[in-house]
Order: sequence, then C-alpha cells, then structure tokens
Amino acid sequence: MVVARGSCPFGLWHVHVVWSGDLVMQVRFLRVPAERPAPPAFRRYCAGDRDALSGFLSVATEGDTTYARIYRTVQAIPYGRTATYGEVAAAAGTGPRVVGNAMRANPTPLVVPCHRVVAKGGIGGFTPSVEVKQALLSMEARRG
DNA sequence: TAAAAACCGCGGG
DNA sequence: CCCGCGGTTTTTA
Repeated sequence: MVVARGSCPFGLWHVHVVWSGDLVMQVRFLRVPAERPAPPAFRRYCAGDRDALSGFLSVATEGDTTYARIYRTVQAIPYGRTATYGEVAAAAGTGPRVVGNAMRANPTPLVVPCHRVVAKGGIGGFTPSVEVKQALLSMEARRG
C-alpha cells in the first residue's frame, strides 16, 4: 500500500493530508505548506465544495472501540449542520466528555468533521486553534 | 506491568 | 460555582 503526503492552503493555514487511495490516515493544520499537493478533493473542499470529501474514508472509523463509534457518529453529521457533544454522546452511548476527548484525538479532521461538534452553550474547542473551527463553520454556513 | 490519579474540545444542578 | 461523568493518558510503585 502506497502512502502519500501533501497539503493545500486554508486561510492562513495549510491542511496536511496523509492518505492511501481513498483511505485517509491523518489530517493536520499547520502554518507551513508541504512539498507536495493534497488530493484535489481537499483543495475543492477548502474552496467551498460541499461534497468534495464524500468519497474518502478515515482510519479513525475502523474497529469497534468507543472512539470509533463516536467518529462514525460524527462522520454522519451533514455539511453545514452541527451537533452538540451531548447529542453525539447520546447517539454513541457514552458521555459528553468522552466525545470531547475523542474530538481532541481525532487523527483525521475534515474527513471526520469534528468541527461540526459544538458545545451546548458555545463553539467548543479545536486543535490547533478554535479560529480554524470558526472559519470552517462559517464557510459551511455560507455554502450549506 | 498494574493500580491510581489526573486529565478534559461537557453538561446539569 | 461545583460535581458527576467515562475513556484515555500519565504517574507511581
């Protein structure tokens, strides 16, 4: 299995992707670009294409662990919509803080759209910066 | 290793 | 403001 790495810009950030075919192993937001480009679908998503990432799978959703169930629940949240940590927790059969832990540890943001999971009384957190989450949500709100 | 404590991108009282 | 929650990570022995 051949693994590729590349990035595409998103605002002041660069979306770094590690993937093999349609399976994504890692997505990270860094301030510097990679040497090679990310898959065109990621560039299109960053430009506002709502369905650009629909063909990708995440390694995070594989298996039958609690986190994998949470990631599958989150992946089902449609573009332009949000769910609270508590709602995701209820659907996955666990508690809200566990969902927060899982989001923080999410190896593949965007593919597993953790930015669509918000706190009941606020936006919630994001790694590396909640500004990225805010930018993603407002982009999806404009398009969605 | 194994057990305990600490840690949280939360929520309800 | 505080406390329960529960999976994971870190600390301690």
